[in-house]
Amino acid sequence: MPPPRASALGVPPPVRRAPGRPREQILNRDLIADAAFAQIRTSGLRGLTMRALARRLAVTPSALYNHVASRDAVLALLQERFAATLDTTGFGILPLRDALSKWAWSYLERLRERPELVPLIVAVPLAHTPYTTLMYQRVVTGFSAAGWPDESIIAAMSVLETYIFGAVADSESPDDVYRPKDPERSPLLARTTAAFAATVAERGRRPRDLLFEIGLEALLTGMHHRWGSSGRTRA
Amino acid sequence: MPPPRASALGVPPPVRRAPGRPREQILNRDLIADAAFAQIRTSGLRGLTMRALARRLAVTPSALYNHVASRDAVLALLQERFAATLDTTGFGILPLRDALSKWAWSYLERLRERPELVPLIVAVPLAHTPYTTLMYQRVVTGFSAAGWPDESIIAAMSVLETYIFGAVADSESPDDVYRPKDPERSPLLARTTAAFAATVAERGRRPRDLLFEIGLEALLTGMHHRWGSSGRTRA
DNA sequence: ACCTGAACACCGTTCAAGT
DNA sequence: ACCTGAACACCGTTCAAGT
Repeated sequence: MPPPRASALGVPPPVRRAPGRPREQILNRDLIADAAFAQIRTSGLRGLTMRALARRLAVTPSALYNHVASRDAVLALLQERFAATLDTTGFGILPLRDALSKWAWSYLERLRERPELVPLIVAVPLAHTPYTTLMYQRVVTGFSAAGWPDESIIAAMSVLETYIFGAVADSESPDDVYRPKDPERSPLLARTTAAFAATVAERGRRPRDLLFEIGLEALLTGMHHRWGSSGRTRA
Repeated sequence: MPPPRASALGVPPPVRRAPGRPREQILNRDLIADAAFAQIRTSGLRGLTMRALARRLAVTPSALYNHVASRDAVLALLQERFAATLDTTGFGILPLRDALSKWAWSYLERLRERPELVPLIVAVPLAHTPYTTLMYQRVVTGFSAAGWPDESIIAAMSVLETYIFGAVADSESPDDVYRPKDPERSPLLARTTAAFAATVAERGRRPRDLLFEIGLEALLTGMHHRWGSSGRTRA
């Protein structure tokens, strides 16, 4: 597959501009971040190239380097803005399990809107971005206030995050991946997929939402069982 | 970050060969697949370029196109070989929980070796590939023989798979993503990351392996709790 | 049929020149 | 200080030429 051709659709006509410092500044980090989100939305992480970003902003690629150090710095900028959209309002107010559920569902929903950010979130070291650190601090404080032992907390949070990443990956999957093409040759697979479909219909949920909930509750129950925290203590 | 420089380390010296059809055929799809696996192992998916692949095979890049249609076709070739490598030998022999653990660990390990296959595995309907249907049938039969109710089995298997996909995504993440850059400003985050690191050291495990085990056990415990299966019955 | 080598259209990043 | 434009070292893919 050849690389996608540059398309002028939706891109403003290139502004011919004389070299040298412009009278009014054209770029700033906010404009770059907005354009990067737009670019990643239409073309994916692979399509977020410095040249494409520059085209979208009607500047030359090298102009970007006056505001960001590298392409990786652009990715960090996006990650920072993503972390700020997660719902941590439950911690300190609701019981831990409810606060975690609120956080996890918002995390899933935000990532489902932008699944292309998963590789980004996973790849960029969070510790270097201030807002992201703050977000994790809130979650960890929630666990700690609910009485979970120190050595359990990072593991519990990390496992939840792992599960969320997997659920996002699954979001792009069709609903009936397991249904056999030939039911007669795989009767048990046919029967269990039908039974699950019946449960889904009965509850009136979207299959992947029901699955997410089942896994989330199983994880919280299982980890509570392991570490002996109540999971119902106020965070 | 500039792109990695081409390195001649481990690459055989280029064979000067006259143009035109060689007397003996040099390439075939098996050789290409083997070289692609080797390349991906040493340099990651990003490092699996057609040029690098060609260098490894001591041919020019364009020679590859006599045997594969595109770079994507190379990835599909790798995916074909994946399905047959998962360990389902525990089902019907070991207790369900052990059989599942064996399957899940092999799944994780195979995908960690080739994480670029995750999007393909998720997107491509499994029912169309012969090995994969057989593989899922074995897993489902294991649950059923252990007494799990029909409506629980697809959900349980799906949630496990979701968690595995997430764990694979995390495999590319650095180990210390949560450690704050400034411990004084995030004392609880500093304390809990240290406590987790201590647990890891004490058990002598790799951090992500310990995390995977914790989540896997939590999921199985939690789902067992929900559906009341023993999880210890022979599969 | 199956290889080489040149070519085309990309990519991230650097840097001198210009205002 | 902040832009342009040329340059460097990459990339996937195509295709005429050669045996």
